[in-house]
Amino acid sequence: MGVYERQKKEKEILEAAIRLFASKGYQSTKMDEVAKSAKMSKGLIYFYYKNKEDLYMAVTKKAFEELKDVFKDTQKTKGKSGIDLIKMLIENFIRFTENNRMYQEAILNFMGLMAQYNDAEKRTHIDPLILESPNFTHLLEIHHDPAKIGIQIISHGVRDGSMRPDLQPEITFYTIWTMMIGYERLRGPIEYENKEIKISTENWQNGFIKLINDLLVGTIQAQRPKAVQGSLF
Amino acid sequence: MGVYERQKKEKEILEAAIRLFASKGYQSTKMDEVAKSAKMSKGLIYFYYKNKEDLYMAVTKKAFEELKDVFKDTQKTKGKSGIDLIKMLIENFIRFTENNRMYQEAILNFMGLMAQYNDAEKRTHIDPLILESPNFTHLLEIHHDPAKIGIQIISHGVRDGSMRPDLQPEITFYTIWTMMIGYERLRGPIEYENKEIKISTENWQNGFIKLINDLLVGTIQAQRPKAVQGSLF
Amino acid sequence: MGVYERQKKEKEILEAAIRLFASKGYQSTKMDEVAKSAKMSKGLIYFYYKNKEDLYMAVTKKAFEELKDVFKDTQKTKGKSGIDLIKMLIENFIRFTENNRMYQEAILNFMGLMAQYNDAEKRTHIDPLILESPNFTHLLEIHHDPAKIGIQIISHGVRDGSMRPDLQPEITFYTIWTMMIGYERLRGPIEYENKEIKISTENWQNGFIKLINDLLVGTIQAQRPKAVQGSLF
Amino acid sequence: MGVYERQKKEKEILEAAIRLFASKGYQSTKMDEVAKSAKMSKGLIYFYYKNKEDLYMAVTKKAFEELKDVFKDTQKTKGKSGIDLIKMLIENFIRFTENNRMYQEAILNFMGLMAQYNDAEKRTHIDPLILESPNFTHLLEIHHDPAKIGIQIISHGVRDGSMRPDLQPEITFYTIWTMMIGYERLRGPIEYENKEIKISTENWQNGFIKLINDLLVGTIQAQRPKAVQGSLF
DNA sequence: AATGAATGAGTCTTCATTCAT
DNA sequence: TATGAATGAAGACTCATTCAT
Repeated sequence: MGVYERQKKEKEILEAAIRLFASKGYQSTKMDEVAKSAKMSKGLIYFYYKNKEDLYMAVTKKAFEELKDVFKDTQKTKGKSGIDLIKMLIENFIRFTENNRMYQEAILNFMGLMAQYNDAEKRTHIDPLILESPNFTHLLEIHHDPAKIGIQIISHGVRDGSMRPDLQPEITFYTIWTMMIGYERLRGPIEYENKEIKISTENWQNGFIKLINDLLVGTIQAQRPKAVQGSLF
Repeated sequence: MGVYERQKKEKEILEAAIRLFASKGYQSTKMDEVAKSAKMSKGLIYFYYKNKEDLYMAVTKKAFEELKDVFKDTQKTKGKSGIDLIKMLIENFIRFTENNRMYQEAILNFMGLMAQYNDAEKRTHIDPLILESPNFTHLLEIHHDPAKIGIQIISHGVRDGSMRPDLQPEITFYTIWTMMIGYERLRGPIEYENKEIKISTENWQNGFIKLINDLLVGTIQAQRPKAVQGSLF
Repeated sequence: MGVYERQKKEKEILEAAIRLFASKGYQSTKMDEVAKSAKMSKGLIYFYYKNKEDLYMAVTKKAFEELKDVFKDTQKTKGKSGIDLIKMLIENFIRFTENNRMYQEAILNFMGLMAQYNDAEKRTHIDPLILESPNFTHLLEIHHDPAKIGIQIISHGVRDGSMRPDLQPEITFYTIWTMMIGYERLRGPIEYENKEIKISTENWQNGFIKLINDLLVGTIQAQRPKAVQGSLF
Repeated sequence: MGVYERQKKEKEILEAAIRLFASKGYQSTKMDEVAKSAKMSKGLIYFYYKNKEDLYMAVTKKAFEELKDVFKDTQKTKGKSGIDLIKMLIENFIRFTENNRMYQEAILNFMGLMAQYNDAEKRTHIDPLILESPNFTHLLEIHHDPAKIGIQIISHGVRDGSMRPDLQPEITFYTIWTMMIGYERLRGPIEYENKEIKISTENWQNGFIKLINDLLVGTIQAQRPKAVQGSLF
């Protein structure tokens, strides 16, 4: 059996896993179901993936790879200023999370894992199956790739004059990244019917992007008492 | 047994649960351990909480209540402009998540749940134990309270002139909220050692708050070619 | 539930395990069967014993305890010389193994385990579940008890003049111990029908004990050429 | 493929199996590992051996064959009296078990199997794969060969006057055989550090052989009260 | 002859939950 | 109220064996 067929099988498993994790969550999907959904025997799943955690890490890796593609594709767009690229990026990212709600879940989970991983004491509480997962190890290497591209886009925006010249690319991008990450999680609360203040999804998205635009491009400063202005900085 | 004693017991269970969920996560903490840590029998835990999910929802409720306190306490601070209150809020929130990493986890989880809950089709995939949990029902009612206060603070800032007059309070606060939520998750990736670009935690936090300040207060607009400026809006 | 009831349950499980291990062997008996045979749920088995290995070690411990009783009871017999006690011991031991073929299996297995345990390099190949078993740890402490009594009996026999005065108790007992251990294993080959030389079980046992008697009491030395005699010692 | 190549392959598998069974035990070695260690595919293992049990029986057969060689080689030694041959045999056997701890394990296991096999009722509990194994069938035919030679050596010893004239060769050899078998198992307990009475391995082996010598050659009888002497025989 | 991907029955173990006391 | 022994369904994972190529 050639490498090609093997990769195809692996991909089929991965797709089945994503399908199930997306609709029922990690805990609720059983390896039996993954096998059935991938039209294979359970044993074969374990032939390609060490265990359930490893399979989840493979899914997470795919999430980061596709995320990187979103960043890369945006960056490669011709004839756009930096600010426009960032706005495109945000729109593409929102579409990405809408199409693959599961991916966002996996990405958030991995980031939480990273926080534990960085803390020597908490690292010991991480499931050993995760730490031993080859896919987790690989993730450690690549999880920063999207951010690297994001930082480049900001730099580009500063250089081409479409963004404020005083922006520090790293901190600025991470701030934007913060917003992108938080955006998906806010869908639930924002769409919830029984609350007093309602915003249409459309207004919310447009307003959100507008504010990012303001942040990066700059606005006319508010008129306010000198005493208060800039009190912290 | 009086109401007081009952509430005390309930609180002891809750605190034990928080302690354990914080250090090992929901899945890894066993009801046995909660009982042991709360110095009670397992049976008693089930007297006070319907089941494990209900206990988790109680923890989540506590998280939202304490979060609301953070918002409320900030709002009540005397003699501060709106912008300063928001900056205080962010600092207080960061401290809150640092002290109770578990709470942030619970909040994120609940928000994810809400997204499913709002989608009629996906709602059926939510564990029935959650839907039946009295604490979950209560959460639906109160989860919006912190945001309500946040929106008030922004309104206040616009009114007192410490923020740009053109800000829409709801959308603006949700955008800030987005950042606060994302901020905690980014700790992991930002603190990770083996990546190329490193930022000190301190610089990152200061830069982050500075940008929020810029966003809300406004800045001098960047000089850039008319053709590009505002191309999307 | 009192300590007494708990111990009774534990005993019931142990007895069921012995019954099954005896008739089908360790590998072939399933925890499900043990539970069924002990008329309990599977979970309860795991409440009393850490895992299957631990249960097996508990059985082994019981084997050594009962073995010690055999030694002790023999030793306590009144009005017997050392040589007669040893012969009684052997007969009692043979009866013991006949009644509990499983026990001999467990004892042999434990002795094999000990050999691995003493070799630092091989110890790593022992199943961790065994090393962590509380019953295994206890076994390490008690497995030598029967031998200690055996050595006392030999000493006694030398002192009372019923055995050769030049016997070293330790080495002599271990040699006898060697024979007792080997005796059970030889049943199979000796009883096998299709071999040329046949000995009746009775003759074999009597002859075996007679030789041990000769060894311990002494016999008239064989007449043989000086050159050969004692060539090695 | 010629017969020669076929036998070579078979031998390679056998050697790999012995290597692995020796270091990890039967249960813990996987057919996958055997294949890898023998540098063949798993399928080929099954071409040469019906199943794992059959492979183990093949190993056991080899153990008995090599054991027979030990007996045969000893017997063929020129210019030695019977007693010296037996002492040589024991030393050679000890060396044999030291070099191939696995063989002793296999031999003990087979003997246990024989005991079950001889008991019509217990025979049904033997794994059918064993009963169907061609190697097991062959073992039934040959397992007695070493004992046959042992008996001849004793007969020889009696005849040449180096052993007591009243020894019955069969029973005597089986008794010696009993000791040889038990000797290996006692290593573990004897080498165990934490027990009170310690014997050096060297003293133990020498003492052990000395006693066998005494048994076979005879010694001056112990002085003891007539009443007690020979009370059982 | 030879390969190694594929199978799936089989098992240990876990743990939320219950309930007799 | 309070206990903790008892339950048993559920699920991850293993691995001897097969068979298409």
